[in-house]
Amino acid sequence: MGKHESIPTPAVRRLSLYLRQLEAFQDTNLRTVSSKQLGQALRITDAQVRKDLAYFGQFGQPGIGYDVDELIAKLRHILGTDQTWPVLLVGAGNLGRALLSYKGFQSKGFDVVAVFDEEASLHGRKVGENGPTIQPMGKLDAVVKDTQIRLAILAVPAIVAQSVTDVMISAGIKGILNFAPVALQVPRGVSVANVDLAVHLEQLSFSIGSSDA
Amino acid sequence: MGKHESIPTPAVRRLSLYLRQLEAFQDTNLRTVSSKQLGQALRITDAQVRKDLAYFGQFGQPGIGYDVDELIAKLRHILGTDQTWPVLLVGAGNLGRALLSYKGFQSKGFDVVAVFDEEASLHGRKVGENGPTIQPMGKLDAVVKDTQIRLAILAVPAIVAQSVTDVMISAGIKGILNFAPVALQVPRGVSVANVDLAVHLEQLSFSIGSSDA
DNA sequence: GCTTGTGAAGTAATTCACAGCC
DNA sequence: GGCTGTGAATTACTTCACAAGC
Repeated sequence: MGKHESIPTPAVRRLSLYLRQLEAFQDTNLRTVSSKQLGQALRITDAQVRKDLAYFGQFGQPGIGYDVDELIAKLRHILGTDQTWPVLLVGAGNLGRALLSYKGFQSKGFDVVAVFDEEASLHGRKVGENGPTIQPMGKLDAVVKDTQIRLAILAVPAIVAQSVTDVMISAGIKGILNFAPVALQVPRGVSVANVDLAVHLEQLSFSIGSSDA
Repeated sequence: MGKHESIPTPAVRRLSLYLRQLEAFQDTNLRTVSSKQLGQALRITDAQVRKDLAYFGQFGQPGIGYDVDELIAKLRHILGTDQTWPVLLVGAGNLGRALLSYKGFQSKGFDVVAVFDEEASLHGRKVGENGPTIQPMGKLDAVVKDTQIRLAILAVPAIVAQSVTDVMISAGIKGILNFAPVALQVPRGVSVANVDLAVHLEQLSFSIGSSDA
């Protein structure tokens, strides 16, 4: 377990950004990239880029830079997205359905294979053209245990977020992408990533507000 | 301008979390809260809570703690959400429409008053029951200048994200909540908050992957 | 020439610990 | 007893600067 203890959390977050930018460079047929180029595109210093990558290995060549294809492969391996992760979605409301139709997941190594919702009228419906069928919450535990899904997207109202979380965790979920504006309480060994839209807007409001009247 | 120079960015982010948690405490009719209580709910040390709040003033009373209602009011004022911000939405695809129907914005001080999309077949349509009408991109500049909107939500495909951003900025937008997985290039004075769903899932994938095989 | 990888230096953020107040 | 606010200490992160390699 935990062989990444000494790696700064911000460095791991930037790894995803590097990967995203490298994929963009790849689309323009760039073969090789320097830490300076990568940094300029992302508004990060070149030293930062090199240090971040160096936490995970020696990927570059002095005088040349980094091979784009190779670095993409390495980063995907580090992040664990060189394989496809089956993902669970709980909550098939507006947000949940929008997330399902979001193309980005598939290409990045995530595949929503099961959808659950409390609302009985939705059960049995397919989401999208050949998407998964919406199932009742009661089935969640069995499905997770059967299929070994470890990642979940939580798109339910705040009031039920914690109780749904408890069910998911007892079923074996280890990582939760949480869209509910609540601080989920989870045991050690379970990771949560929060996406709170209001929080982001508040940050912008603060930034703008502090630059003038 | 900029009287917040010395305040750590992470502290401002946590301000939003404190506000969210305080609103939850308010719903349970709690009158007063200590830094310890607030911290435990959010998995933050009590010292951190006190230090963060102290950047902005002296809101607590020794021996008692913080008055919930009062602290909520103060935080809203600091974040600039004691008034309602008119917000622009560009991109009325699945994600854009889901965001529009998201109830959270309204109650947190944000009001989507205008929606733009490139797709001609959408123009003139209303989003939701009595939501705003989708307008062509060509109208964006005039609307922003007329209405003084300064916040925008960007929910368009990655390929057009930068060009739309340029248009918005020249119209006067100062803050962008960006859902496109690209690093937007913006001039000084414009703030960007990125919500990249794949990035968050990658972080979870990394966390899970590093805890065992 | 240009570039990486990295120890050393510097900066930023967090936690400690306690005086002062309720 | 409990609690805040804050300087001091600590830890974490970033940038510098340069030896070594292309």
